[in-house]
Amino acid sequence: MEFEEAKIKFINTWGSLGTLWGINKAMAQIQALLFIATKPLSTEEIMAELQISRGNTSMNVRQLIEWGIVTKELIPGERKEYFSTEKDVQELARVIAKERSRREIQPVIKTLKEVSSIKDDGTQKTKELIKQTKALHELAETADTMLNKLVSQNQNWLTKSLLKMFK
Amino acid sequence: MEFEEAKIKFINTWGSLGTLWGINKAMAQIQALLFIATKPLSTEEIMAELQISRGNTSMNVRQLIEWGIVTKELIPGERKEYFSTEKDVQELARVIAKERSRREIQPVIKTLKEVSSIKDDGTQKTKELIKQTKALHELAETADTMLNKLVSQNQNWLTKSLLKMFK
DNA sequence: ATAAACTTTCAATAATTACTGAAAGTTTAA
DNA sequence: TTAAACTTTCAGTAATTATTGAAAGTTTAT
Repeated sequence: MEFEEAKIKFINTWGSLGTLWGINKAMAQIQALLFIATKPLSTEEIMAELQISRGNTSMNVRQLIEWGIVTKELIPGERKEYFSTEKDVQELARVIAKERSRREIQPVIKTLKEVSSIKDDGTQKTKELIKQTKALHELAETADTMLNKLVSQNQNWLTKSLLKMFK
Repeated sequence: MEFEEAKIKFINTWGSLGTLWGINKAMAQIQALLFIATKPLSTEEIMAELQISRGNTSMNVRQLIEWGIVTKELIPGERKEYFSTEKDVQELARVIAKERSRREIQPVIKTLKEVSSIKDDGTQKTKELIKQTKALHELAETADTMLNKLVSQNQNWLTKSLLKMFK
């Protein structure tokens, strides 16, 4: 496998992975493209590389900027906007984990809390609903907290010592 | 909020959460329904509660069984099949994490490994591709290993002591 | 002020994914 | 062995989600 094939494979894999954690293919592919680019890319370049329309490119780049993983780069003397992505994987993981927690996990936790707090009317079915949603609520909170703490701790020693702990 | 409203809210929230981790709404809703049920449910009961067709119910229940989180319950004297889900959240989390790793994370890790192993032809762009995919590969492997180890350790003390550690 | 260079928006359309329902298949009881 | 009770399959259709492309909007240079 040489460069072009590897590049395409990487962009496609990353793209389809995107779909299953709730961001769309184009968005994930743009991020992948920028991630392996050696310099910031313009809208034109992104369009050409990924064979997607101007509108699609514009909307998805904007979303990536909202997520905080892509930034506009203003090149002196150039009219066009150029874009680049966070290149450090640890930082990337941190930002993604935080965004996903905020957008998806927190709302679910909120609902679980509400549902598990309904008045116990003494019936079997109400007891079960409360018990099970309470358990899920606790699990979700624990998982979310751990995920965030883990990725926040950028230090390599931590990851390594934890891994060792679990082996 | 009383029982019916809470129940509907829980099922819907769980259902829409499903979509964004790669299983469809009906599948997630069936699991949610079984999760708070006080007894195993038949296909008829699931259809009625969720207002979905027989075909849809059949296919999604089968998928849940494949995932290993729903089991057929044969009730003596009954012709119908009844279904119930894993009720322990820790065990549920363990099974889901394992399945997701197997279905989604492992294939990505494999691709990242392949891509990061291409021959270095000395060009800038090849060097960048190798460097970045290598970094992602390491991150993905670490994350996957940790996730699995974490959820495998069912013991509560571990979760608690880890949480304490990070606070 | 104008126009060229560029970006954003959004209605229309395409692509994907989920769902239905009826027919085919299977199991069980008599 | 038959038929009732039940489950599965899958072609057709519906619902959802992503993408296009052209018009509208914005910025900059002169």
